[in-house]
Amino acid sequence: MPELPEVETVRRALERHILGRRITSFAVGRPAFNRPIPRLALQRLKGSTILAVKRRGKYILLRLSRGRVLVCHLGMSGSVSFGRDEGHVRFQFTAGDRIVKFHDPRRFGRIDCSLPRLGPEPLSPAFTARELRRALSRRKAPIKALLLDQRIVAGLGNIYATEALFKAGIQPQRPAGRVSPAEAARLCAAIKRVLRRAISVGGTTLADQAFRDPEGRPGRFQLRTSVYGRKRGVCGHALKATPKPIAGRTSLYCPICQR
DNA sequence: ATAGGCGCCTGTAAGC
DNA sequence: TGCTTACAGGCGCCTA
Repeated sequence: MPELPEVETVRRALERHILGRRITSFAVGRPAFNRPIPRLALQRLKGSTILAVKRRGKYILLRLSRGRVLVCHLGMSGSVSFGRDEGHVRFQFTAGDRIVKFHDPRRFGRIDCSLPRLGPEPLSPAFTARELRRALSRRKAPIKALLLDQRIVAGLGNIYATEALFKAGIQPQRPAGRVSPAEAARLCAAIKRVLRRAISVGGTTLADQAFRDPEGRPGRFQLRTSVYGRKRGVCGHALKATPKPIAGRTSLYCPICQR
């Protein structure tokens, strides 16, 4: 499930390899399960030059010449490769001597020309403890549900929300409105720290999703999680799962370190 | 406005 | 060993 660090890893590789190149061909593969392929819009990208490779939350944005934009979400299982064959191809294009393939085996990915409404970028200065606290105030949903809500903060999924809550010492099921200002400050800092560390090691590659960067390398953050994917936390305590999943996700936490 | 639940997919792993 | 079943989750949509 590519989350912000994995998407950022992909973005950086794309930036290194295709920035400034011209898209000379564009081909569409299998469709998403629930929406038609915007064939015409995609065909119009042909001939455009890639002016910038950006990221917003879990979305990759290609800014192209002639005012065109390509927005792409990797979904649960999407990946990008430079011409390697990795099964189902959603679309591919040629940029200079690079063939860029967007793989999407489970078809949860999205291709579009615009972004949905998203909360602040967690690594930007705009994402502060104060802002976070404001977004959580008076909300009754579990804190983790709000961290997973892309309108509150953009880019967290189950792995990094779980990790950040552990670092901040907050139980995932705590009603968001009952997070104190001090805790919000810890949480904000923990989110930034966890994301930066994960980016620095190329994201997380789990057995069942096999995330690879466009050059085929796995991430290494799975070796450094405190909670996610473990039976015992780094703290040494046995981890517990919340009785009910939160926002549809299994939620592990340390009952001793998180309150 | 908010919160919770469901469905969409399919690769992997656990279970019989 | 080979089959079946459960599970994983991001997001959009639905309902109360």
